Parts: sequence; C-alpha cells; structure tokens
Amino acid sequence: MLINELSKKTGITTHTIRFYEKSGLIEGKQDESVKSNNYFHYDEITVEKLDFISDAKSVGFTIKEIGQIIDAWYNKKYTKKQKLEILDDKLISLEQKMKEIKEMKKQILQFKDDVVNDRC
Amino acid sequence: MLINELSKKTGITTHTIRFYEKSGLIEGKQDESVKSNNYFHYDEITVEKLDFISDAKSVGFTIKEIGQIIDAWYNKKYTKKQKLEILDDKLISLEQKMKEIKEMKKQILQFKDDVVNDRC
DNA sequence: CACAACATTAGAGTATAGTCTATAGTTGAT
DNA sequence: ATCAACTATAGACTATACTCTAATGTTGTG
Repeated sequence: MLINELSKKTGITTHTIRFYEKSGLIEGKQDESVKSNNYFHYDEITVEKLDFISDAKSVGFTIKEIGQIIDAWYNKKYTKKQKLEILDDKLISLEQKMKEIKEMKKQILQFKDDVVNDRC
Repeated sequence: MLINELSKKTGITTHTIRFYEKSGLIEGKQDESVKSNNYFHYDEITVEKLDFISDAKSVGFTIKEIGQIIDAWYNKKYTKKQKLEILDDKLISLEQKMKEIKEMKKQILQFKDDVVNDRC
C-alpha cells in the first residue's frame, strides 16, 4: 500500500509516518520495476509496527527506545540473546514506571485527603 | 534558604529551579527589609514541591499538569470541589497510564515469546 | 579589602518529537 | 487533455522542557 492508505489504516499522518521512517522505525520499499515514479510501498508489518509505536509512545518510550524494541523483534541484526536482553531491559523499565505510578497515586490520594480535611 | 541550598536539598540545578519558578510551579519571596540585594528565599514547602515535581515528571506528567496538581494542593484559588475535581482527573489519568503499561508488558512478553520460539 | 562563591536577569542554545510549507512530479477519473 | 488527488524531498517552524552563557551585582571569609 502507499503512504496515504497506511496513514488511514493507522491514524498517523503522512508527515509523521515519514518522520518515523527517517528516524529508522519503519521502512517502505520502492518498486524497482516501475520507473515513472519513486513511490514507497508499505506492508502489513509496517501497519503492525506503527500501531505498536502509538502504544509505545503512550507509555512514555522514546523514539530511540521504540527503535530498539522494533529492532529486537523485526530485525535480523541481533542474536537471540541480545534480543532478549533488550526486551528484558524494557520490561524492567515498565516495572519501574508501574512502581512510580503507584507511588504517585498514593501521593495524590493523600492530597485529596488533605483537601477533604482542610489541611491545605 | 537561598537557591543554592534549595538546589542541593533537591538535586535540581539552580537553572532548572529558575525555569520551574518562571513556569509558575514554585515561588520564592524577596526580603523587603533588605535593600542591598534582591535574593529570593525559599521555604520547606518549596522543597516539598520540587520533590513532588521530580516524581510527577517521572510518571510523565507535563509541567502544565504538575502545575494544576500543585495549585490544587497549595493554592487558595480553587474551591474544595474544584480541587477534588483536578485531583480525581489526575487519578484517572494515572489509571489509564497503568492500563497502557500493563498492555505494553503483555506485548513485550509476546515479543520475547516470539524470539524464544523463532517466530521472528 | 581582595576575591571566590554566591545571586540576578535576559536571552541564546539544545534535544525530542513532531508539524507544516514549498516545490515539483505522477496518477487516475472524466 | 485536464485536474483533483496523490507522491517525494528539503527544509522551516513549533512546542516542551530544559541547559547554558553573558553581564552584572552581592556576600562572606582570610
């Protein structure tokens, strides 16, 4: 599919898709047999990747971190061991985020309590 | 205390403290009786606020959101009802973040599984 | 009283992650 | 053949959140 269809399927603008492509997160390929244009074609894996990118951004992963995860999954440049190391590293960082959110929840509940009991 | 002591107590640089002050998150006060300088003085509440800011940034709250929470706690400009509304809103957003992180954990565990079983 | 260590303000610079504009060429329906 | 709708590339612009520099003035210890 071309970039417009990809954009419609993922809800990500063509501009942002091109930004992600330049950042190395996804990669379209040009059809060598067509000489009249240099349009990029994208496959279902790219749709999958973009959906993942959206989710990963929500949890606060940076473009760089998302790139590492995508490479650990879709790329052949790492050994099995290296891939698992990267993924485990991200799991640890998710656990950390989880812990911080729980702490923040407690803190805000305390704030609420203070408001209710006129301690602020 | 002056800004340098505040910086040492919180581990936040004086530059960043001034940035937070300009952003309206904290507020020092000048001693009117001293005419030779215009140094700002900070109290323990400011230390508390800066510690909170560090934690709140970790969970992904923006400066603007952090400002709302601080105002809901330390400020007199809101009614009790408004304060609770702001805090409840942040609690909802924390629940949302938590949900997204749990989903991402599942996703990455799936990736790991795929790596282990040579499905990628 | 020198001078290192502190304070202030204004504004410039950086990194991240987009977002938009301009230019130019291509495709497909009428 | 025309024309709207698409495509590519380069580069400018924006927002957020710092981070640093420069210029200038103040304080406190030897």
